[in-house]
Amino acid sequence: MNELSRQLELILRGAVEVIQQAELESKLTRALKENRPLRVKAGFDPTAPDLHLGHTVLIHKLKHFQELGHHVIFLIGDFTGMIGDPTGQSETRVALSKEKVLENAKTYERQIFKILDPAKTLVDFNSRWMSTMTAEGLIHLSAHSSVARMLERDDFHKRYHEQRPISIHEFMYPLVQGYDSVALKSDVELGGTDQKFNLLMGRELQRDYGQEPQVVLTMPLLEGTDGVKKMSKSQGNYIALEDTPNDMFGKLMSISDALMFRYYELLTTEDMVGVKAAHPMEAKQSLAALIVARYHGAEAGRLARTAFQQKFQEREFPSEPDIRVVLTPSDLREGQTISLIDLVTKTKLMPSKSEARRLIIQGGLEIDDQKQSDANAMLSIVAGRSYRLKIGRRKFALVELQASSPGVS
RNA sequence: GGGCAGGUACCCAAGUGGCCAAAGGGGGCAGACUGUAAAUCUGUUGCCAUCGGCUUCCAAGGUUCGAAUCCUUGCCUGCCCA
Repeated sequence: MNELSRQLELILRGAVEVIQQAELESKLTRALKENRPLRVKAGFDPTAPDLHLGHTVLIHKLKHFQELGHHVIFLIGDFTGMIGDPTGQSETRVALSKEKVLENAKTYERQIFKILDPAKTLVDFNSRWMSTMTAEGLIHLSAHSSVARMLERDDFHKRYHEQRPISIHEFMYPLVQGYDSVALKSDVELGGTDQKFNLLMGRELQRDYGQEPQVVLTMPLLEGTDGVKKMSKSQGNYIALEDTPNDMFGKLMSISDALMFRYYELLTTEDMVGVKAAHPMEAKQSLAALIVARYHGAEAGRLARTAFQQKFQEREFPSEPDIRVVLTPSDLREGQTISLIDLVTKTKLMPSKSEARRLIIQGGLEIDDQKQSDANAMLSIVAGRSYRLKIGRRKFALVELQASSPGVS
């Protein structure tokens, strides 16, 4: 197998679509011949420095290019961030301060460099060229597209026909993203399948600005933990790279079996035949341990697995509860008792007293393995003893009374 | 600039003077079940509370014994006409 096909194979692994494959091949051929690496760009939003597993699909693809010796540009769309990607529901975003953007960039770096090689990654910002563009320049840029063309875009089309608002400035998003490709002279741009329109805009603009158009490579969108919608922070169905090992493990364990296979496919290089042959729960634990290990280290992966088994499989009290609460005598009525509702509320694991009450009535509270279902009950608290609260399915708290002697100890 | 239709709880959406803390669905939470789940079934889902009380239906005023519901003004959204 020659170098070209070796590169193609890795690049196309897992990809949904390449536009155009022939162009990719000729770009690669030329890159090899002239020893001039391709410039590969992927854009990210500056407002969400919490990368999650969904983003890693793309970052891993960048990694592939990097391994093949190409130049990887991690573009932070701090300028476009003011617009807010109109993909899906959107709100106009407030422009972030320069300091904030740089801070977010630092966070990005900390996260992506768990995958990418820092020495070979260029992190750039589109405000670098956009913030100096004049109004005239912007008008010129917008003249390169038309309203009809914009309305071809699926979500604009839908919003238009559903009589939902579309602001003019939202049209700038694809234009600016496309112009980024011009500014960066990019050879390839990666994006999720939902980015296709924006990615293609880059090709059109490059052509208009006299450049060879970039190749567009779309990657699948990773479904979130609900298994249906794409993983995103706003949907709350995400697993963040910086989730604690236990959270990460727990979230991975709560996905459906079908989704587990999907994650294996897109997030690991495990052999799928072996995965399918394994016991589903074992396979799921292995997946969770694998991913936790990747972002937190091997040791953390093992510990998270043990903690999970303790907490859920054996339904034991975990070695480290979600929260420890120290009560003071003033929390207690007559210095000795506290209502169950107040006790649960003290842990802050329930948002309101009403919810705490409901939980207790529904049998969701255990204290020291004893189910407590009387919402009005009082509990006598003895100093020097700790109480283990199991609140709902998966929350644990350890409560004790503050040692009363202020003098000693 | 003119005309019309809308803005209800986390989301969608019913309600058009008292029986409305507000139907229904989604989502969430809890229980049962299980291989952790998912699916399913059951319950629950403004806040505080023992009865009961308190604050909600874009915002501000007004009418009324009483308003999510009627009126006025404003703000926001969509459509049509200019």
